[in-house]
Amino acid sequence: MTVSPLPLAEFVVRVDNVIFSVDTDQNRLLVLLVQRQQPPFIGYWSLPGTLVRQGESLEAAAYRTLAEKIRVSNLYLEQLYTFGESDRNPTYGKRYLSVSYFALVRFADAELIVPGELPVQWFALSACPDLAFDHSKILAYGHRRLCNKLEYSPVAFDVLPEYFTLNDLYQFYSTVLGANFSDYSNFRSRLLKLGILQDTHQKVIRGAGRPATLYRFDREAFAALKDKPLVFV
Amino acid sequence: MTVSPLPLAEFVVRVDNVIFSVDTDQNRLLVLLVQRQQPPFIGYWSLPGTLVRQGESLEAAAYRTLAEKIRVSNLYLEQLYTFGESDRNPTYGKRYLSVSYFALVRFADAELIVPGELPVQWFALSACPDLAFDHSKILAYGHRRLCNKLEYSPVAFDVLPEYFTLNDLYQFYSTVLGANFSDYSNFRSRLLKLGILQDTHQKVIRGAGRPATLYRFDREAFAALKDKPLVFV
DNA sequence: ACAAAAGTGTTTACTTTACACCCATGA
DNA sequence: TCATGGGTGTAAAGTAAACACTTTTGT
Repeated sequence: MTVSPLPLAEFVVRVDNVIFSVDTDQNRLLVLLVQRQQPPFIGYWSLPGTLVRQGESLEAAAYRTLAEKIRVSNLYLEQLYTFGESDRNPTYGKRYLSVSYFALVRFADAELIVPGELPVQWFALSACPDLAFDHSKILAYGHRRLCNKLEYSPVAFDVLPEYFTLNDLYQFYSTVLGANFSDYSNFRSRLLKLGILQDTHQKVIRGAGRPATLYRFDREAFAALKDKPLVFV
Repeated sequence: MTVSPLPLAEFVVRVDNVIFSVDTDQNRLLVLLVQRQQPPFIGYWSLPGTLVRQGESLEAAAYRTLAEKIRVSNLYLEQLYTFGESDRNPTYGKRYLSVSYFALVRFADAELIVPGELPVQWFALSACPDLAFDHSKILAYGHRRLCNKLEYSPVAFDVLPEYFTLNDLYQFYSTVLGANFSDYSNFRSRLLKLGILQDTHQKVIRGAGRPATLYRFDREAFAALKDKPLVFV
């Protein structure tokens, strides 16, 4: 850690969250956006973000931003990427660094906190406007990560209800990855063969048709397979 | 970007590089370390890093650190992860944020710049000491990334000479992933079937044995397959 | 002629894909 | 009894792993 002879940059660090959710009823992948009330980019939609406070870890700042916008019981959160602009911000006279986080929340119990002044809203990813700053780039990056994660990691179970049918799981995957990502019956057999789903022997009836079996994610069985690469798609 | 009522943290941002190289002659995966001359952790080895200067992008800082330690003609560089301590550093009175970068350089032409005071050295990953700060954690993270990258992305070609034999490529993979990562003949057929290697029809003789064909990476052919997932192992 | 390294081919087991078909329920 | 969604099975194609074998060079 040599002391540099040239002046160091002083930074204010932002955390910006790409918060996804899946509305399986309407088959839509959603992203949470807030509308800016101040310049620059006034009126534009942007990712929910915040400035990191004294004594606050990056992850804590990410959780705080999330908690300011929605109440959720279950979620998956991980760091995405750090974007650094090289020129100083005129307002603060300092440089901004944006550490982005990627979150996936359960739609059914994601209750939006809509304060008077700051519009917060789910957007279908397919109908998403141009965002402020470089947030469209961050969003695209987050979407790629989400698709990849689904293939080899059990994030879906962090966000599905505790008990779910194989069709619920399939709908979830279809909505994120697009239809034709896989044949339903092959998806079934693949997932069941992994041995990470517990059959509860309970059935659920939803309208017409044969009752579906309820499964739950078996965390112990999954932990035992931690080193083996899993393929969900 | 709401102005927060609570005091914001002021940051000094470091860039720390996990710089890997592969010595295919000795079958060793190497990482570049520097020995600390100041407290804390005086005498400990650490990842080469630097503080980000005014007007300097994160990536530029990563390249600068690299260029201060080694001269290379070819390399692969990407951002790894951002580690943020939540408590302020006593020396600077500010918080540190460490944005880590992951680099892979060609060993043959990585010429170490050894200044008088600051020892810089390649370490075999298998014989790597405990590092200063949380750098062992960062290194482990970088190693995992390297192994994953090799499986689905053509980083090896950024770091192999322009013309190489299939055995060179195999040695490279073996050294990083460990022997028994794959049978040589199966590796050959898999790589050739991808269609991203150009046969130059030139042969090279290295000691005894049948001359080997020289190949080169076919960037156009690879670009055409960009959307299809490739498997190198 | 033999060792060494490059390169080819083959056998076997497994996965993936596409699709046909049966099952259990409500209307 | 038929529509609807749940669930099983299977044939064909493709991939992976192990390994035997051939080819071309230096010594």
